[in-house]
Amino acid sequence: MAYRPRIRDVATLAGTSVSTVSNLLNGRPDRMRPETVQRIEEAIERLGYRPSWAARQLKTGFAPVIGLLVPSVSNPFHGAMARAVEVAAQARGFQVVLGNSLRDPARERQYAEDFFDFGIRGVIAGSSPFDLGHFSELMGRGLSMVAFDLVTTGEGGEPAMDSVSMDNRRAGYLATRHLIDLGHRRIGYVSGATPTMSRRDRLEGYGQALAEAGIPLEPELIAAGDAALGYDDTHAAEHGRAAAHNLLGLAAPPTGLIALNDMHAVGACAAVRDRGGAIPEDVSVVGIDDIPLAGLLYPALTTVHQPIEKLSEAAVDLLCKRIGGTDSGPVRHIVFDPHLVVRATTAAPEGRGRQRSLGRATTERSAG
Amino acid sequence: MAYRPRIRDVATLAGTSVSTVSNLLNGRPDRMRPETVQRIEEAIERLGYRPSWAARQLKTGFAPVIGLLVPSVSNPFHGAMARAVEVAAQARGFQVVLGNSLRDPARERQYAEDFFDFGIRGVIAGSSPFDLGHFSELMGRGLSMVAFDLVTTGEGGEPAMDSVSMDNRRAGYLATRHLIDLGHRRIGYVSGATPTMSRRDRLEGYGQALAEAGIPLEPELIAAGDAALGYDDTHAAEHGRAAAHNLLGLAAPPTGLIALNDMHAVGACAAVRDRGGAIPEDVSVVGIDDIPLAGLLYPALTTVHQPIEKLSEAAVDLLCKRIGGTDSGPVRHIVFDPHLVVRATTAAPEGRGRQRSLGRATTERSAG
DNA sequence: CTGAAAGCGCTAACAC
DNA sequence: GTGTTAGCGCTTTCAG
Repeated sequence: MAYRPRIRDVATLAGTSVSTVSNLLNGRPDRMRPETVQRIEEAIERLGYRPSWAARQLKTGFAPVIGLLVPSVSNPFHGAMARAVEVAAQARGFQVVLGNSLRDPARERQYAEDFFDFGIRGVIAGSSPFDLGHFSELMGRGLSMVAFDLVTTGEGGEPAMDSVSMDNRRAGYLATRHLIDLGHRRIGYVSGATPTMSRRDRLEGYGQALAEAGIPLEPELIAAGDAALGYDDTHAAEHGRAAAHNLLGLAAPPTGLIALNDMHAVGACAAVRDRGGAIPEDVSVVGIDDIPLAGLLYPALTTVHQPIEKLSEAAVDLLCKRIGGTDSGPVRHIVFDPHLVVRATTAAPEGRGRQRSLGRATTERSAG
Repeated sequence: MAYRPRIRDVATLAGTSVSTVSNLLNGRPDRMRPETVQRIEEAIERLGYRPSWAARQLKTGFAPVIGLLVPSVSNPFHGAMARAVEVAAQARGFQVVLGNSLRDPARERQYAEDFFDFGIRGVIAGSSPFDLGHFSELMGRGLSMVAFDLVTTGEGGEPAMDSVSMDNRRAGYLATRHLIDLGHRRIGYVSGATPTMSRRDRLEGYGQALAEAGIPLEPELIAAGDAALGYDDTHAAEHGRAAAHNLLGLAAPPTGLIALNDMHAVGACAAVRDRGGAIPEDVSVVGIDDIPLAGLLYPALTTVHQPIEKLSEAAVDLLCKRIGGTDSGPVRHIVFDPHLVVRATTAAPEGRGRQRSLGRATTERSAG
């Protein structure tokens, strides 16, 4: 039982040789008579023959597969990304295999190596930590990579890597600007603890919008999550919740919150409610990413849209060209424009009195 | 460039033969002198040698990889499941490769075949459509499978397959019972259009709870989503929203809604709000699954907890034993018990007057 | 147009 | 203890 027909069986049944079958399999039907093609196809059909990927790969040294590294598919944003990458890859005849890096460089490297051993020659690194040095060796050995959400500087031994990202600085700017336009002056930044470049850039955009409006940047309004939760994105919302609590517990709490991403925003909203506040009446919240769920939440989340399908498509396209050798030019950085999607979590701030009551509630709680 | 050292290079550098290196690689260091081990390890280290997976696989016919088929990782529940399966698999030395089936039997089959060609001998089919006949052939060829969320009957040519699932009937029962205990009498069922067994079972549990309470089952209170949206789970929440709208638009709308799963519940909640209703004041909603997000939503979702880590662990365990030949016994069906998690989307129903106003709003809208 | 044959890198007998 | 060797299933020159 469990007998797999091999190419030889097909050849025998079709009354021809292995190489002829192989030629047909590899898109060279012109090298044989139509009737031979016919016979071979029948034999394949009858036997239910399927070529062994391993054998083919061993021979050609190539697997039509790309690897995708994300922090964790359990984060809806990366789930959506994984799906988008799959669509783009399959359109080009590639499969995708996925690894959850948990933002751990050691895990990322391990995955990349496993992928490489598997015959995979291209991987997309999604939301990696800042430094990409752990990929240098593999890239030197012929692995093509494109970074998602991270523009490499090529400094300090870091490999220069193609990249595809949204303009994160602008995303942070748009989110913050929206709140400023609404009349907010005390705007908190709910940041994860993740050491990623997109985080830094989004934060910069926040700073820029503030500066433009003449609002001084107050470090106490920028809150990281609890590093003890880890950076693995399984707890993105928890991070957001913890960070928002820090902000909301301030003597002079912010009236508006920018979250590093939508999952953090979900957590931030939870924090506001933990303290008995209402959104957007007491506190406005804006996310970044526009995950599929954003519009279904209550209140529907105002956020900055990241064009995930376009980004994925571009990343896969770039990678396939590198793998195929079609593109051996200099490092490319593709940047997409984000846009704001106003929904229901933002509104003009209320009077200070209302705000203070929120801050007080906290005090009472910790005193009780 | 891009030169990969092979086992022969290691042997040469270590001044030994390939087979000795291979023996070490395959956990047989006892067959050689300690100093030989030492030299080989140094050589491997110096060369940065890593064995080719393809070659090994070709030789042994086996890949330490399991395949996982889910409708779509962009659904948070399946994202969480994918991660849980990965954890369980890696603990046993297996990698996992993932396929988004979109609940399409043709895609499922295609993936399973690709996996098989890849040397994968075990796959977990998550939330597959009802009939598993499309896997029969592959199973006949030696592919081990375990179904997640589906208990095979083995009838009508369907392959008898191991399975791991939550007691879905009980889940539906618990959800419904909760609403009944709260005083609800008109309870709608927000069902997807997905032709899965878990859907059928959950619905049965709903019917059972109703029957027990002496509440007649009214078919008009069971709403499927819009089949045009497809069953691919990318739109689970949209399905829920559409189905809930149908229910809420009834002349005598339900006061409580059971949703097929949490994503449907999210959509159902959105539908209630679309109509100006409040949760749980106007309508109570209970989900099933308890996705990580459930507790973070507003209001926090009352739902039935599905022990996803335990289920994944059990599925992987079963599969690995089958692959390893450790277990060749009869088909096994492992069933876990669900439990209700009461959060904030459920409450006692209000008077009929309040209810009717919701129904009326609809009428006004369609008239306007 | 078709076939024979040489490996791809590795494992596991089986000899020494 | 260690080395030799025959393939795993396929692709691809290179002869016929």
